[in-house]
This record gives sequence, C-alpha cells and structure tokens, in this order.
Amino acid sequence: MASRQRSEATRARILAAAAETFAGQGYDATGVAEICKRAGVSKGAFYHHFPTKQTLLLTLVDLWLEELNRALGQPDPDHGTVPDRILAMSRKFQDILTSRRQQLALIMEFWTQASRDEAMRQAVLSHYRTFQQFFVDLIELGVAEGTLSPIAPSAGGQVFLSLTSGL
Amino acid sequence: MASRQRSEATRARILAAAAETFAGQGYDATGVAEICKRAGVSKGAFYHHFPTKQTLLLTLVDLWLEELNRALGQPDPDHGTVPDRILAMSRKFQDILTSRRQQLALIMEFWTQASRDEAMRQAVLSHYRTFQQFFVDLIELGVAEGTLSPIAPSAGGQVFLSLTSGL
DNA sequence: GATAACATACCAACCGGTCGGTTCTATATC
DNA sequence: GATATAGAACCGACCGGTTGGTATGTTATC
Repeated sequence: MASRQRSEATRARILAAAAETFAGQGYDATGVAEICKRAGVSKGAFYHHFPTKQTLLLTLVDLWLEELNRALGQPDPDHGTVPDRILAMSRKFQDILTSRRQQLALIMEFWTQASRDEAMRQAVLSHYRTFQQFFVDLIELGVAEGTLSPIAPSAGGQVFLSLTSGL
Repeated sequence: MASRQRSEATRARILAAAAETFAGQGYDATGVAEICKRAGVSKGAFYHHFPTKQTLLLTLVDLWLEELNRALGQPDPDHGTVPDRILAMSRKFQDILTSRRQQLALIMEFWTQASRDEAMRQAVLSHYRTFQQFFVDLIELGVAEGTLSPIAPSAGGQVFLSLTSGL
C-alpha cells in the first residue's frame, strides 16, 4: 500500500478511537495507551502523528467544527430569506446532534477541558468568535433585506449562539 | 480547644477546600495533596476523616442535597395550593443556583462522575428517586385537592424532575 | 540510502492510599 | 489537683501503580 494512504489510515484510526474513548470515559480518564490499544497502534505511531494528548483533543474539536460548518453553511448559501435559513440551520444542527449521540459527549469534554486549560480555551474561543461573526453577518443581511427587525446585530448573534450551545 | 470542635473544624476545612478545587479544576484533575494543602491539613488528617477521595465527593453530594431539601421543603410545608408551592420551589431553586456559582460547577462534576463510576451512579440515583417520590406525592396531593389535572403522577414527576435537572 | 512510518523499551513525575509514629485531650483513679 | 491511660486527631515519609512523554531501534517506501 502507498505510504501516504497507510499513514492517513492510522491517523484516522487514532482519531476515531480517541473520539470513542473520550466520549465514553472523558478526557482525563482516558490514557494514551488505551487509545493506542483500541486503534491497534503502538505508542510510537501515536506520537508520530500527534505531539501531545491535548493536540489530539484539539484536532477533534477542529474536525467537529469543520463538519458543523460544512453541514450548516453549504446548503443553499443564498437561497431564501434569512429567517428561513436560520430555521433550516437550527433544524440541521439538531439532526446532527441526535444522529450521533457520541458527538454530544465529546462536545461536553471540549467545554469542560476548555474551562480548565488556557490553550484549549483559546482554541474554543477562536472558533466561538468565528461562529459569532457568522451569525452577526447573517443578521445584518436579514436587517438589510428587511426580514429582520434592526436590533443590534452583535448582541443578537451572541444571544443566538448562547441558545445554540446551551441546547 | 475542645477536641470535638477541632475535629469538625478540620473536617469542614477539608470539605470547603475540596468543594472549591473540585468546582474549579474538576474531580479528576484535583489531587488529594492539593486539597490538603489548601485546607492546611496533612494527608494523614485527610484520610483520618475520609476513607477515600471518592467518599469526599459523595459527602459533598449529600451535603448539597441536604441543603436543597432544607431550602425547598422547609418554607410553608402545607400552605397554599400545590401549584403555588411548586412555583415557589422552582423560584427558590433558581435563587440557590444563581447565588452560589460554585455549586453549579460542583453539580456538573457529580453528574460526570456518576456517568462513569458505578458507586457514584448508585448514590446519585438513590437521591434522584427520593426527589422523584417527593414530586410524585406532591402531584398526587394536587390531584386530590383538585388543583392539578389527573395525569399519571409518576410520569409527571419524572418530567418535572427532568426539566429541573436539565435546567 | 535516506526518510517517513511504525514498534518497543523505558523514564520521570505524579497520584491515591498506607503506615508507623507523635501530639493532644478527655476521662478515670487516687 | 496530680497522674495515668486510652484513644482520637494528626503528621509526613513512603509505596505500588499508572501516566504522558521520550529514546532508540526496525521496517517499508521512494
């Protein structure tokens, strides 16, 4: 097999095993050795792909948010009024969460770790800001097209995001 | 100083330090040594008062639920209609949570640990059942006095409790 | 043969918990 | 009141085990 494919396959196996185990037992309670065992990979392979255990969790956050962005932003990027798009997005969001119960536990791990660790907090906050900007733009667009009443967009975005993450 | 008082004082200091640290850093991330340092107590003293670290967390759960029971059950135990009492209780509950931000983080630790550890789960579930029974009785009382429509009390109690703990 | 991809052995740090010993205090005896 | 004694309260060094991370060796790919 080509080296590139093989490498990416093991990397993916590590990520999958980590997602499972983090979601099932929590980040702290999960050892690197256990992840390796589940992934059928040696410790050397692990640290060849990820410099630290924390980086692994950070990578999972990125992947999750990337998927969220793809699922939320892709469909009909400029089709329908803003309120319609927001409703469609919230429906889609709920679909993703309910379809993969694992993700929810993972997200909880993200937040708890973010509340403790500075690096994690920064990473999560940066994504948070991206999302908030996204909503702010969306609301401004809605105001411009006359389908949203002209409240302060940034405040509205924050409220909406709070509701979203608060579930 | 009297021995009894002194002993209870150190025990209280350990509990307070543990509550702080658990709430701030989480149960797993908090070492017994750190709790002892914060409480100004030796490790020997710690294990003289608590058999295990887990027991300490369990004790905190009990204290918290005791306080909750006291605050919720005491005022006007049979005064006003059942719906009024329920409303007053939910208001009181929200007051307690918002007044002490620390408690909320602690409760989250309880639940996450309960989801991982069998002993913790049993303890939390037993308290859970007590509360549910409390609500079931309350609903039955409300049906009897005609201020509540006669839905199945156990189901109603469960729904109400879900909403309460779900926040 | 050089480099990426992996495996194995290993280490220092830490953590929950133990243990032998010391200090303090309440009580009994005179 | 002085003395003796039992036991609770407390101390801190220590232990076995685990953990994240490293160092070194081996294999496959280009």
